[in-house]
Amino acid sequence: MQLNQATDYSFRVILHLTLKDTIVSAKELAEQEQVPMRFLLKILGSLVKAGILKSYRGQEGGYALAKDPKDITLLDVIEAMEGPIAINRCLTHQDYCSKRWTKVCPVHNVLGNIQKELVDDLSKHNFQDLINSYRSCQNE
Amino acid sequence: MQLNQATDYSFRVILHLTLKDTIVSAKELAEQEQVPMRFLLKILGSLVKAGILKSYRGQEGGYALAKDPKDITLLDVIEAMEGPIAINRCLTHQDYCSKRWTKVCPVHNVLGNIQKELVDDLSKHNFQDLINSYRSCQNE
DNA sequence: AACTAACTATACCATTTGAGTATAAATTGG
DNA sequence: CCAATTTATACTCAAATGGTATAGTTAGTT
Repeated sequence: MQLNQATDYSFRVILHLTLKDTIVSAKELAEQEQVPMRFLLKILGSLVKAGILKSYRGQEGGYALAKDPKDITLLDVIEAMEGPIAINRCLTHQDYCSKRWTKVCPVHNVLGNIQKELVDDLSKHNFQDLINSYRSCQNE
Repeated sequence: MQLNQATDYSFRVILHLTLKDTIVSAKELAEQEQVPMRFLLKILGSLVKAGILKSYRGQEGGYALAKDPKDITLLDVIEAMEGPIAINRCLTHQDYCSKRWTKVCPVHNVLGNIQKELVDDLSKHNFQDLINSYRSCQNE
């Protein structure tokens, strides 16, 4: 019931890129966000594949957001790093449901609703909003 | 971002005990809820230690709820099996927060709120309600 | 065209966690 | 005392997590 270390690192990276709003090298990201270089590269690869970041090769290359930060939600990042959210196996895999979805299971139903709310919450927050609240906080 | 198998088994066990409302042997629970016997015993031990179940030794022994099903919530069971919920490490362990909680981190704050809602949802559902909705469902 | 700073892909490894097993001991009712 | 049951501890095996290593490919600069 916990997000990966890699997912947490992803949050930091995307915040960093949102603030800078330019191409940033993996080296700078690794140093400033305190992520092991090699591990970071792997994470960046996943984010590129998911269409959240774009990579630029060669000298002066690096990474930048692939789209407007307003269109990147917490849910997007989590699913890019960990696949679809499923708070209980029974919600996605019949094999793990003792009732095989044949009879109504009260826990199954309630967990399904709770998960829906969680996913909803996560998709409501995009990185533009996060940065805005960050800035207004710093100005106080 | 997923509950343990053991937690899911716990749900089944508690539903079973709520429906029966008597002492039930580990053997019956294992067979009817399709949980490996030895593994079930370990789980039952945790639930007893957490004060959710009571155990009865000797012949005709077994397990029963330690309190009214109205006072057992989904959250209680999850925390008994997995410890306190923390959707991100940074929420509980400073070491995992790149900002060491010194500056305000926008992700930290939002995740904290989302977690609070999740915990709230989970604690709102108790097993009496679950059973009631189950029964009304079956009568249709 | 060569050089070099960057990204890319694949494979590898160590540690932790998850899921389940095994053994033996303690308890209770009859 | 016996048998059915719970309790405690320790073990095993596989998968996931977190991170490394190697060997490339790309593209701007000279």
